[in-house]
Amino acid sequence: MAAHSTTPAPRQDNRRQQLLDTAARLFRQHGYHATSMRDIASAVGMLPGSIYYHFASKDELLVTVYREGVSRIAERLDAAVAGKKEPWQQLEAACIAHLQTVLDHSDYAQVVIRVLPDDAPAVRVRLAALRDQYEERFKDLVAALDLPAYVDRHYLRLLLLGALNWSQVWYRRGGDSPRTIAKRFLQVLHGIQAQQR
Amino acid sequence: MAAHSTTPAPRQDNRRQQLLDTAARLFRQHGYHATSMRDIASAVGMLPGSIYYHFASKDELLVTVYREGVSRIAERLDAAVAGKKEPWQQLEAACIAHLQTVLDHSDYAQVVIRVLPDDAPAVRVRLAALRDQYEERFKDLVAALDLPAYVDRHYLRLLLLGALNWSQVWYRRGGDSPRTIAKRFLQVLHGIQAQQR
DNA sequence: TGTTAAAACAAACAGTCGTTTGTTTTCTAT
DNA sequence: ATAGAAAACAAACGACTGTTTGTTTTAACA
Repeated sequence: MAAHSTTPAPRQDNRRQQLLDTAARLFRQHGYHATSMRDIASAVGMLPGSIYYHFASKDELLVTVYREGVSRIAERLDAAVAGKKEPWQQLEAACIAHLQTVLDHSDYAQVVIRVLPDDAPAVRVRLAALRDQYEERFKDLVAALDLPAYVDRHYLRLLLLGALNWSQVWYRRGGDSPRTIAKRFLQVLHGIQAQQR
Repeated sequence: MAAHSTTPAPRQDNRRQQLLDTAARLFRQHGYHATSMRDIASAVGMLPGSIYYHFASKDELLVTVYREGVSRIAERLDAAVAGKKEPWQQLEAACIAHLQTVLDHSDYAQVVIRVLPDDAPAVRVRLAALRDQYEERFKDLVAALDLPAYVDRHYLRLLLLGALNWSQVWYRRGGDSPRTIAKRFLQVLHGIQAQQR
C-alpha cells in the first residue's frame, strides 16, 4: 500500500502523449502494418481496447503521429533556415536539419518518411497533404538559388529530397553524421555546379 | 523432348511462373504485408493451400520474386551500359535503364525497390544481399567518372541512387518519362557536359 | 490400358488482427 | 461524503493470417 498521496493530480491527458510517443517509436521501428494495437498497448502498459478511449482507430493514431511529425520537422527546418542569409547556405541548413530530424532526433518525423500514405488507404489523402505541406518549403529554397539556365529546379528538388529521404534505408548510427551526409550531398551538387563559375 | 529417356514426366510447371508473375504484381501494387496468400491464390485461380506445392512459404515466394527482380534489372542495365563508351554516357544509360525498369517495365524489379528487406525479417539478410549485388554496379560506374577532387564518389552514388529509387514514391504515368527524369537528374549533376552535346 | 507422380482441391488449424461492449476503477469537483 | 466524469479493465466479436493435412484430379509414361 502506498502512503496517502496528497498530489492534486492534474488529471490531464498525459497517457495520450505516452501513447503517441510509443506509437511513433514502433511505427518507425517496424513500420505501420507490422505494428499492432496490441504491441502499442503492451508497450505503454494498458489493454488494447483502452487505446480507443484516446484514438478512434489505428489510422487516426497514424494521422496524429504524422501531423506531429510534420510539425516537428518543419519547426526545426524553419529555425535552421532563419539563421542563414545566402540561398545555398539556407539550403544546406535545411538539409542538415531535415536529415538530423529524420535520422536521429524524432521518431515522429521518421514515421513521415518511412510510412507511405498508401500504407493506410483510408487516410491516404490526409497523409499525402501533410507531406506536401512540408515539402513546399524546399520549392522556395530552390527557387532562391542562383543557377545556370540548364538546371531544372523541379528536378533539383526531387533529386535532393529523394536522396535525403532514401538515406533512411542505408543510414546506420556510428558512420557519418547526418550533418556530414547533408554537407557531402550538397558538395556533390553545388561543387559540380560551382566549378564553372 | 526426352525421347527414349526413362526419366519421369517433364511436366513443365507453368503455373509456377504464373504464380510468380502475380505475386510480383501484387507485391508491387500493395506491398508485402498488404498482400495475402489468399489474394495471390485467387488472382491466379487456385486455392491458398495449393501455393505451398510450389513455394515453401510466403517469405520464400518473396525471395524468388526479389531474385528475379534483381536479375532482370541487372540484365537491362548491363545491356544499356555496354552500348556506351564515355563514362558519363554509361552512367546516363544506366540511370535510364534503372528508372525505366523500376517505374514501368518490371513488376519484379519494382518489388526490389518497394519492399524493404526489413519487411520480412526471416529472410532479411538474403534480400539485402540481392540488393547489394545490384547496387555494386553503380560503384564501378561512378569510379570511372572524371571528377573534381572535392566530389565524394561514395556520396555521389548514394545521392543518385537514392533519388532514382525514391522516384517510385512520386512518379505518375503520364508525366515525364523515366528516360526524361533520368536525363534531368544527370543534367542537374553534370550540367556542363550535358550542355555541350 | 494401368501406373505413377505432379498438381490441384477441400477443409481446417492455431493464431492474430482491429475493434466493440459492458463494467469497474480512479480521480476531480462539489 | 458523494456525484459524475475520465480512463482504465475484461472479455469477446468476426474477420483474416500463414500454413498443414488428407484426398482427389490431371496428365505423361509403361
